[in-house]
Amino acid sequence: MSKKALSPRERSAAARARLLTAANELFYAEGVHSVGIDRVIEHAGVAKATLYSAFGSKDGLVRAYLQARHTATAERMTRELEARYDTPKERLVGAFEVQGLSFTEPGFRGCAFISASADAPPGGVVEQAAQDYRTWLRDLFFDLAQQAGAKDAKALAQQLVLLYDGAGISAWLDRDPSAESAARTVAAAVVDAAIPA
Amino acid sequence: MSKKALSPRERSAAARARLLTAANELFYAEGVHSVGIDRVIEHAGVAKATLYSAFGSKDGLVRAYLQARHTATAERMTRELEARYDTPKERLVGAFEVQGLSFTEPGFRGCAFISASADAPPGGVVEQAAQDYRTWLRDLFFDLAQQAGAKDAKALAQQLVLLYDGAGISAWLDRDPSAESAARTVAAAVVDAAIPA
DNA sequence: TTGAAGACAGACGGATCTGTCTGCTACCGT
DNA sequence: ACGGTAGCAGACAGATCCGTCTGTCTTCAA
Repeated sequence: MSKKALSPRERSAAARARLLTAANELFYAEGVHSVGIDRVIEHAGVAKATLYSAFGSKDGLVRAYLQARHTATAERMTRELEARYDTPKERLVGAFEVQGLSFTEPGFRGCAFISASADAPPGGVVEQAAQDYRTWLRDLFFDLAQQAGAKDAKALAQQLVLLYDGAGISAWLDRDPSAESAARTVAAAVVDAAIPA
Repeated sequence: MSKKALSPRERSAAARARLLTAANELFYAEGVHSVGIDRVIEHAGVAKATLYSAFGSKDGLVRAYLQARHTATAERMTRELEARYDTPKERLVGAFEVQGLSFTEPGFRGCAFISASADAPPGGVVEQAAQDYRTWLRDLFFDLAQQAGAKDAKALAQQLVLLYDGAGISAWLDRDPSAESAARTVAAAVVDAAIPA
C-alpha cells in the first residue's frame, strides 16, 4: 500500500491538494466571496492552521484556485485542439467546440474569472489572475490566427474572443448550451472571411 | 422654493430616491456583495430605519437597484435606437453603437447583471432580476430581427446576443472600448447574411 | 393646538468571517 | 528510543454585517 508510507512532505502536499480541490468546488459553485474559510477546511477535512501555513491567507488560496483553473483550462484546450484538429484554421473554430464541452458538464457555472472579477477590488489578486487569463485567451486566438495566415490576426482574434466570451455568458446565464454551436457558426464565417483560402 | 414644502409622502419618496441612487453607485462600483448596508445609508444620508421601511431588507434594495438599472438600460436603448436609426435592420447593428456609449463613461464596470449573478445564490432575487433582463435583451434582438424580415429570427437574435455580451465583457475586463466596433463589424456581417436584401 | 407620521441618529444583539493560538497526536530521521 | 515536525481539532479575538429598536425632531392634518 502506498498509502502507508507518507513523509511529512507528502502529507503536506496531500493536504494542499485537498484544499485546492475543495476550494475549486466551493469557490466555483458559490462564488469566491460567498464561501468562507470554515466551509473550505471542513470540505477538505483539514485544519485551519494547515490552510494558513500552506496559503498564508484567503487571498492566497483564491489566487491558487484561479491559477489552478487557468492552467487546467489552458492545458485542456491545448490538448483537445491538438488531438482533434490538424490545421490552425480548424483550431480557430474548434476552440469553440472545446469550450462547449464544459457547457453540459454538471455544475457548469460560467467562466470562473468573470465571476470572480465581479466583486473584486481593483489591484487585488483576482484582478491580476483575471488579467493573466485574459492575456492567455487573447494570445491563444492571436497565435492561431497568425499561423493560419490571417490578414489582420489581431482583429480576427478580437472578434473570436468576443464570441468566446459571449458563448460562455449565454450558456451560463441563459442555461443554453446551444450557444456553443451558435458561436461556432459565426466563428466559422468570420474565420473564412479573414483567411484567404 | 419648492424645497420648503415637503409633505411626508414627498419626504419619503425623496429618501427612497436617494437610497436608490446611492445603491446604484455603490453596488455597481464595488459589487452587491461587497457593499454593506451601513455604507449605503451613509452615502445616501438616510437613517437605517428608513431603508428598512422602504425596501424591507437588503435583498429588497438589491432587487430595486437591479430593476431600476433594467428599466434605465431598456429605456436608453429604445430611445437611442429610435432617434438614431430608421429601419429594424439598421437598429440591429445600431444596438451595439448604443451599447458602446457606456463603455467610455467614467466608472464603467461591465454589465451589472452579470456581475451581480456571480455570487448569487440560486433562486434569489438577483437570479430573478437577471432572468428578466436576459429576456428583455433576447426579445430586443428577436423583435428587431423579425421586423427586419430575417429568415431565422431566433438564430439571428441568439448570435447578436452573443456578440453583445462578448463586447461588454471585453470592454470591462480588458478595458478595451474598441470591442464595440469589433462587435458591430461582425454584427453587420451576420445581419447582412441573415436578411435578404 | 395637539396628535399622528415619518425621517434621523445611533445603540444593540446575534451571526459570520478572517486570522491566530493552544493542545494533541502521529510519523520520520538520527 | 526520542525529539522534531506537521497536521488535526477547536477556542479565541477583532472586525463586519444585517436587522431591530429606542428616542428625538420636524411637518402636516384635525
